[in-house]
Amino acid sequence: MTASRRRVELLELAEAVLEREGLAGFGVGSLARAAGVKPPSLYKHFDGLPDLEAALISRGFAAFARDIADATEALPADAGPRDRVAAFARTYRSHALAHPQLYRMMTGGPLDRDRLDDGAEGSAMADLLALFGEDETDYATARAAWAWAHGLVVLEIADRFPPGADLDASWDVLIDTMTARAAGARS
Amino acid sequence: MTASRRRVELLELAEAVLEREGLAGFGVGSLARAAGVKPPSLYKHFDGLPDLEAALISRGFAAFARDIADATEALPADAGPRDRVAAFARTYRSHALAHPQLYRMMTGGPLDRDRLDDGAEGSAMADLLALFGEDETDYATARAAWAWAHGLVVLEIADRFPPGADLDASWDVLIDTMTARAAGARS
DNA sequence: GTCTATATTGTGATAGAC
DNA sequence: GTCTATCACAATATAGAC
Repeated sequence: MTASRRRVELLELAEAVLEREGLAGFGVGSLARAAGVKPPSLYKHFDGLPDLEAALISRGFAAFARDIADATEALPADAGPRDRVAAFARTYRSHALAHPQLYRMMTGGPLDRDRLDDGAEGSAMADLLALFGEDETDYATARAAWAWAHGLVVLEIADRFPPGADLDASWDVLIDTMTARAAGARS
Repeated sequence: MTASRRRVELLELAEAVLEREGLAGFGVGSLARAAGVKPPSLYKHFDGLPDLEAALISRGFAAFARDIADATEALPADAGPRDRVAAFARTYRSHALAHPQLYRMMTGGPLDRDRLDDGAEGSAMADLLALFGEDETDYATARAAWAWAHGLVVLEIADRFPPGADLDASWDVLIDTMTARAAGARS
């Protein structure tokens, strides 16, 4: 499917609809309603719901990677492991919570990697690998760190923590703990 | 709703249906189909879908707590922090992966705590608190550890790790790392 | 405890005219 | 690029008979 101007326009609208209606309420019908158009019209711009979702997920990866890269570049040149881990963790959390329904769409099921833009998944994970080492053996650490951030984020989005839980404090546990695991950890 | 014999029978069937059809495909209709009964009949035994789900979640908490408690009790009396953390982590993972759809139902959205059996949520978390300390200030660590295990489990259930990822190695990172955080950690 | 009948609402998708 | 018309389903739930 070509990335026509109209398609991009609809994708931007779709992001807003997704966050407003929630992942369960999102679909061809809700997007058509928001666009002031009948559902069949959308099939001229998307191959169907899976194509629409893949396009949103690809855009989501790009936006995520941009946010993380910006936060990394904003660090002072002499930033230590703790600052770098903290910057990653805080940016991960705030970006995910700013787009919770898209985040759920991106992480709630298997990736349809054939439909995604090339490099979309990889670019979002690049800074994580830079933090914990690019060696084959360090991947397990990077994936463990990712899963930790994901667990905290997804439980917060689902409102599954006990009422009154101090989530900032739990994120500090992650930051403190993973600092010692960061590549070239010293401070 | 009373816990009649028929209701318990239907709940046992519902667990099997849930795992077979998946969370998205589970509902009054699929349970009725499996029971060889028409959907309206089920409304004599359940107040509706939310009541049915709450009953499944309550049972899920009880089964989870039983598994964790069994693993804890099976430890030798002189078990150190690492053994205790490892036992918790491995039991958490294997129990969740044995009932992946029920696990998603239990953790994917806010708990309807009014509908749950008393103490259901608390009993499942008791051993986690015992591991990291019962002090108010230790709760953040216990919740962080829970979120970490949850993140690893939920990404594995969703088949969201890159193909070929060594998940055992990532769980070892969790165990190694959280051992130092366990209450009275020494080894 | 189960049934029929019904209400209400929803979904994704296609053919073909304009 | 949008439309009407239509298909083929699916869902939760209630009333009232048996």
